[in-house]
Amino acid sequence: MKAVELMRNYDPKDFEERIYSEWKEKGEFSPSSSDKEHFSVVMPPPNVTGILHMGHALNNSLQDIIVRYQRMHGRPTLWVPGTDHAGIATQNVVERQLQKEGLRRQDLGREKFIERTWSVKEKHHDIIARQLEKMGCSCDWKHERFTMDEGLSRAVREAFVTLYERGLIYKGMYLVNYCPKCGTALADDEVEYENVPGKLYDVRYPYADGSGYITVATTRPETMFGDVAVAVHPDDERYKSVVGKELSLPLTDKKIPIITDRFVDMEFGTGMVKITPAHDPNDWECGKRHNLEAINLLNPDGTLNGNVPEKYRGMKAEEARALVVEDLEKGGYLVKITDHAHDVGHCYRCHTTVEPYLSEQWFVSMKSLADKALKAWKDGDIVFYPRRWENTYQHWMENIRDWCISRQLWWGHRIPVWYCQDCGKMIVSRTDPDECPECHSHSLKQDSDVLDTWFSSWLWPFSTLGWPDKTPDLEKFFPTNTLVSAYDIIFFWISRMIMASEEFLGKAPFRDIVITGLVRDIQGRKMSKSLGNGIDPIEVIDKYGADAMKFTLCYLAAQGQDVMIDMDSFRLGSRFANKIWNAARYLLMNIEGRNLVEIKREKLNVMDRWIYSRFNDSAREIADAMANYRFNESAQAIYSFFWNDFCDWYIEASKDRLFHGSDEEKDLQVSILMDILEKSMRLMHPFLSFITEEIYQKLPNHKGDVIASSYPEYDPLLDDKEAMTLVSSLQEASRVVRAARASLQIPPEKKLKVVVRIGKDNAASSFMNDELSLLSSFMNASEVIIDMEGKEDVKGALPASGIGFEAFVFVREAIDIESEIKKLEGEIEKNEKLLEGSVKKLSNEAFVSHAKPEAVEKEKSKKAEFEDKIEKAKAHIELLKSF
RNA sequence: GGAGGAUUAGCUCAGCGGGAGAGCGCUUGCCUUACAAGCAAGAUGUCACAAGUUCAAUCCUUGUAUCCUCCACCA
Repeated sequence: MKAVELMRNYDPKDFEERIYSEWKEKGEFSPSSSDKEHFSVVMPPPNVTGILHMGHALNNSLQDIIVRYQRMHGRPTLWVPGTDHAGIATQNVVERQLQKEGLRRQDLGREKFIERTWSVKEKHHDIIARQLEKMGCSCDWKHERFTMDEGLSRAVREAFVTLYERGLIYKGMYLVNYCPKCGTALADDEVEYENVPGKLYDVRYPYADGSGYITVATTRPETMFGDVAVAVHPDDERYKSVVGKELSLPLTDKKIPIITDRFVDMEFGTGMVKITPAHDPNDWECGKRHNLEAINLLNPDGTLNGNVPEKYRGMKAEEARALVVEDLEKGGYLVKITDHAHDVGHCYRCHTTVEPYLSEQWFVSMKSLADKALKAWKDGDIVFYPRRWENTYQHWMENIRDWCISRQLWWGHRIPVWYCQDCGKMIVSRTDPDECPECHSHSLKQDSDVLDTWFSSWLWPFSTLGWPDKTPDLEKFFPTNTLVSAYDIIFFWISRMIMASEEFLGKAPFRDIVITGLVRDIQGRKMSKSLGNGIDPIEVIDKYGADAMKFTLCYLAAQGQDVMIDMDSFRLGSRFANKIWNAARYLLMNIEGRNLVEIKREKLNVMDRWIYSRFNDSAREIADAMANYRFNESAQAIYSFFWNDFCDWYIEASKDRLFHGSDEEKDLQVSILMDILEKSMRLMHPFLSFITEEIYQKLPNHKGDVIASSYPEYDPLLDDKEAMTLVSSLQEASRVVRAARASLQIPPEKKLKVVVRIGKDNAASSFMNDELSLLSSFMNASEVIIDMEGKEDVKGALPASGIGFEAFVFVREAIDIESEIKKLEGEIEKNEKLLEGSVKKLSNEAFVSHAKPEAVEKEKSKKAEFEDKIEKAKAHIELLKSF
């Protein structure tokens, strides 16, 4: 064989891009036609708003590892990539763009606006796809989907209409969370609560008959125009007598009653609550119980409407509040203002304060869906990794609330509902109707709202495979096997996918749900755009390579723990990749003129058997870890096998036979090295995909591409306990001698005689006796004697003991003990004098109190240094005297 | 108010009933026929605190403390 030119240094830029396109061209990412059991994963679709962040990198790295691992097990494997249209988020991006041009979306009109959004989508999509490719994701691009694709849009309509037909979708006036900035309703879980300092205003409401007043507490005095009652707790003795009396609402001439309701907390404030059904969820519920009117005070843009006195109309809530408070004070109604921190809802997209807003919206009735999803979990159809997330899942499912799915946006799936302009008939249809079934009018108008983004994402595991059609893909790859996602979208997405799958296909969409941690910065903060603390995966790849990134993330991704990283963290993976590169380079350099021979078990020596056994062990560890999605354990197994066992011990041990053996021995040695290297590339490929492919291609014994090769399986026949024990004894002996040398700082060029006293009954004794030259090189010894009879003269040698043996290192040859001791004594003397001076200085009050603090500190550290040197020298002398 | 997580070496974190570990950093010595992005040796810890279970506890139970996350509520 000829040596392989791999002389250049490790630089992922030399091959990562090239290899990716080769894989892609060869169709390696498409499922094979093997008749083994299918394996499929759907990629959580990134939003087309932005570029991928570190969280995506983590997610997709883990998916890639799983997918490559399964593919190498011969299963027809499909990983479906795609993107999400991300309604609000994307619309916001485009609106911000327009804003810069001084335009509003209304200036463009719906059609033009959507056109423009599509082009933004295209642009971001291309960036995202490019990023996934750079990461090395082995997803099947032929199966790529977008949530607003034609096919997926059809799935959305099918889902909507089906649910409607099953009576699970309804429309009505409800109090919903409303973002005035985005101009749309939000689902409950799209609201983020934040504790903010605010004020609590105590306001007097006089009795209508002028017989005095009561006091209510409120954080939002400006909503008082929507008050329809004041409530007290029915058991509240203080107010029993006033229940039923009428109050006169300040600043208006409105009369409202005092009622009782159990939701009132007697302890809070005065125990009296004003009821404003249109602007508070509790009041809304209370209002329904008492049949009270809900008076909406807001326009869709968040300003006050015609239901408030004229002077406040058109004002924003905050402005109006200030003015109302002022007016209340003037009228003598304001009792006091106290500081009051409370949680205020904000839009999860634009962070504007969310208003409870009375409006007509579409809802999905969730109870029956949740029951099925809960049953799927109880039946064991889905399993969370780690298990603890099942509590969260269960809790959410058991406390499910109806899902507001309409959004007053333009970007998204139009609600498939039409209204006849002539007879008012509502038409819910899978296809666009062109005439009213009732009056045959052609004047139909589609509902102007779009659906919540998650209404398309919750269909993702099957809509991407062709549903509602019964496609071969759906047949083969549904249900999918594993879903990898972060915990922050368990409610938004994971739970709903399970509900949709159960509802529409009667099956869970996947069995294993792998919940990853969140990627945080080194201070533990969530990476975010606004903090500017994010790390761009592409920068990481440019600096360290995709392999380094994937391996590092995998190594750090312990069972759902958050991962804290900075740019430097990726050096871990980078150094490992470099190590692999150099090991391969070295081995390939030394195959010149050698032949690959058959590796017969009986020809293997103990070291060979050991490395095979260790390799086998690692394969088992990885299989165990992967079966439980313990990625960090797999990564560690690989790391320690390749670096610590293969490089540090086996390759080093092989040098003797490789450089000094017979031709036959050399051929065997090279063959074994190539065999282990080839197996290692396969073992490591899911975790370090590019470098293993690059090296694999250059191996004399490779077959095809490593991506399409088979994964090394654990083979109990290769287990070799004997070799493991023997080699660990040899390693132990080597370490003991190395440590002894190091403690005396004997330079490497001084080679010393070593006697290893080890009983005949110890199994390692004859093995070591057979491997004298190996031991010599590990111990850097001139001569190694294995003393089984205990007869060797070890006088004057430095003893170093290990488990089951003693080693004696003849250091006399390397050092002159007498003069060494003298030298050390001289050093002690010198340092003692220095120490004395130092101590004197430091005990001098004047010095300590007057000298610069730095000088005192410096003196103190000098003193410590002298003491340390003396101590060390003394110990050194003791050591020398001891032999 | 409910649920969950964290607390182990200077830093970031694995581990989890019988040996306290990794990477980085640090100290010392080495350019030893791949790798200084390396090799070899080394130091560093009442495994948060307290009680209990056990022959045995970093690991199990209970409680305490500190930090974090999620859910619900807050007039």
